[in-house]
Amino acid sequence: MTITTAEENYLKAIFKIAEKEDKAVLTNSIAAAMNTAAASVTDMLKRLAEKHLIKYEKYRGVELTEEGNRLATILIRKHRLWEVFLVEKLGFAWDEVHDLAEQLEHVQGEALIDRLDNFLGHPRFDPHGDPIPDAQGRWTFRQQVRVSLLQPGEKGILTGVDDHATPFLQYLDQIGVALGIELLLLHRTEYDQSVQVRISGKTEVTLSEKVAQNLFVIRG
Amino acid sequence: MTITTAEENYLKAIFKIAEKEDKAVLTNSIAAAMNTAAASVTDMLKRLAEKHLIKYEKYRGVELTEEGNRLATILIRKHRLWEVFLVEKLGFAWDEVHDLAEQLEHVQGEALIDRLDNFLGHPRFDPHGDPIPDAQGRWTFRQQVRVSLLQPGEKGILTGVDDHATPFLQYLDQIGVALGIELLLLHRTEYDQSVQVRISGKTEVTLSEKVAQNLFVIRG
DNA sequence: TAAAATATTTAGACTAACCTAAAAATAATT
DNA sequence: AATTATTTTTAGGTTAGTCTAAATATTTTA
Ligand SMILES: [Mn+2]
Ligand SMILES: [Mn+2]
Ligand SMILES: [Mn+2]
Ligand SMILES: [Mn+2]
Repeated sequence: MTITTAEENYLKAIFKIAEKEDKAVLTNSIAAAMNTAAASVTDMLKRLAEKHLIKYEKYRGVELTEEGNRLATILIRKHRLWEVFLVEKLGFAWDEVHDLAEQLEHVQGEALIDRLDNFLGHPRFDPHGDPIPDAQGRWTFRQQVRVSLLQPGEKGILTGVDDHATPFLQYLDQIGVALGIELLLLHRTEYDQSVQVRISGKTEVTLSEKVAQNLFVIRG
Repeated sequence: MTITTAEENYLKAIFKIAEKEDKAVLTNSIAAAMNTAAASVTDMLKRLAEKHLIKYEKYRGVELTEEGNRLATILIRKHRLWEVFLVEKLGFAWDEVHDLAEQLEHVQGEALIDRLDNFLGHPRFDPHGDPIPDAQGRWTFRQQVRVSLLQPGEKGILTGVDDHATPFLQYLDQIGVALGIELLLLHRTEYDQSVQVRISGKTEVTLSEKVAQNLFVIRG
């Protein structure tokens, strides 16, 4: 029972949607995430159910089975490990690696990913701060919070970004915001919920509410 | 004008067949190399001709165009660079890397392969001794000869293998034959053309004619 | 709770990449 | 040169993965 690239991508999409909202995953959410027609999704859901990778009830949405979950987790592990490789070893910027990792994640070979993991020193987070499940599929959790929820006077270390799109990441580069920096929230403007922050005790910048909502920090 | 994985594989097969025999490449040779029905090859040849990647004359065989040659060369470059990565960085054995490289060679992204090349230090040969074309598609040639052609008393440095199959490579490992070793031809048995060789001034082994034909050395 | 709006599935079609069997072209042999 | 053998192409079919348009089911709203 071999699994195709398209099937893998659907499993990953379902996993990620289920991660956010905890109801059953609906056809249209998948279609939106995959940029395909809803009819194509229905087709694929039938195939995945056939292979026992999802539990599918017509009109009611889907859920990953144990095996579907396992495969999706492996795929995410591969994607994120390749992203680490591209940034740490090949010197790509964090906004350049996603599309390459989308391809690399589908390369088959168990030994490959474990050796890569070893070569990289078993990283637990990818270049965007997302956790990398280990070889047994176990996740590392962190208690992070959006910058938009910090109170004036509170500090945090930047540990992740919610939006992975190139323009956002390049904007962050431009204003000196990168993973690992310390953010001190100086002031919030009531009118538009924008915030003034100090970066690593040095420069000060103003972040719109939208930006602040897309940055994760660990408090303190 | 996008190119598919299947198309890339056909271009590479055509390139490699043309490399050996210098007549036009015939449908059946491609079918044999690709393990497909001749009818499937004909289908693909039409598509490749449509895209101006080959010159195709019905019943007469095919030839790569300038562009087809360029793409095949890039594909071989990618395959061999990935093989170097797998062996040098991830610690795979030389008999384990081909199938992985078959997948990795199809990952799209110009920057990727040039960065990988740089990361690896611009290697000119892959783990099997095959030349890696540079970013401009230029090849490094070496004056190598099969061990089966050495005269008794002649020495050579092992620079390549003609057969890349796992059992052959593992056999070489077992008898202590690896790229870079010095081979001194001690004696040839007329009856079966097998040869007695000394490896790097130390051990002596007997190689069958078949094995000797699959080993390339640079004389001296 | 019936009508309207929305979400989902079905029906029917398309393309790439394969296949087998039959037809046609080319090459080899008498 | 005619027959036979081999090679190649054509004809017709399959599967995965996509699409649009139409039908149907579910949810929302009046
Ligand atoms: Mn990514
Ligand atoms: Mn990432
Ligand atoms: Mn290879
Ligand atoms: Mn090789």
